[in-house]
Amino acid sequence: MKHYQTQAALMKALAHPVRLAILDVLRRREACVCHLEATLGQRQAYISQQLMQLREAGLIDSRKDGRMVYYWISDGRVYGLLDVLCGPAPVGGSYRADGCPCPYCAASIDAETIPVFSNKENSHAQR
Amino acid sequence: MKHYQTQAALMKALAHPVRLAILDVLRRREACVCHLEATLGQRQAYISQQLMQLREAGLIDSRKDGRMVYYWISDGRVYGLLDVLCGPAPVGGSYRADGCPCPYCAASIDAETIPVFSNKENSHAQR
DNA sequence: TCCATCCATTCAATAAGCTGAATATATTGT
DNA sequence: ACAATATATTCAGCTTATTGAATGGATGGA
Repeated sequence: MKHYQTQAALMKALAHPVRLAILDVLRRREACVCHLEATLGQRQAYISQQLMQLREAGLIDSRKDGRMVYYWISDGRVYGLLDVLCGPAPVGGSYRADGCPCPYCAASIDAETIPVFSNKENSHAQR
Repeated sequence: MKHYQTQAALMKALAHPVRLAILDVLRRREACVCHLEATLGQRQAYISQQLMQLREAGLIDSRKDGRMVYYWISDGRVYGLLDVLCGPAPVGGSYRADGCPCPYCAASIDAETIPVFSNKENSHAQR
């Protein structure tokens, strides 16, 4: 019999509405905590708690830029799973969040045309 | 903000190694409890407990035939999720289990060439 | 340096999930 | 009717997850 332990751990990390909501945001582009806070309407500490769990599960990674910390999906399986769960991710659009001070939202930058901030390969080609 | 409650419930049902193992068996064809018991090497009562949870989550359905109860996957999303989690399901093969008294295993019937027992549409086209 | 902002961490109370054990139900054959 | 077989259910003890609250740490601007 195979091991389903690792797969179950992946499912467990996704088995939470707020964590799913976070990943559904992150599959469009990387985002800072304040952006998730504004988008999801949840307290900052709570968002951070869920981000920690996602990080411990190896689903996301982060980088620090000034005061902001940007998170993105680092496990390619998440994209496929979200496609089944939520349908395909919308492409394009401004994707702004009111009250979020991050450069993405301040400039209302389109998700596709970002030369400065897009440095991680989000091309769904990871494993 | 969308509801991720139903999707999270689906993930929660999958967030268990034995339940994943059960579904990985069922995605090949329907199976009785004794077949799962023999295949997974788990106690019967334990298998039944997990089957109950999968049924309550709406992922599987069952039919009774004599003393046996056959289970199959009734939520089409499960196939897509298992494809991402475990890779594509193997096709063909005898798929017998030692010690299982069900007709499938007694006759060592191939998963594809079953005229008598295959009555449910397992064509992944639901939902 | 001081303050405001953005994020992370710890703690505690409650809720939920896990699983072994025991037992119940239903069906078939003798 | 009785026994054997296949499956379902309930219960209890234990572990784990959830979430609000409070607080800590780091960064940048004045």
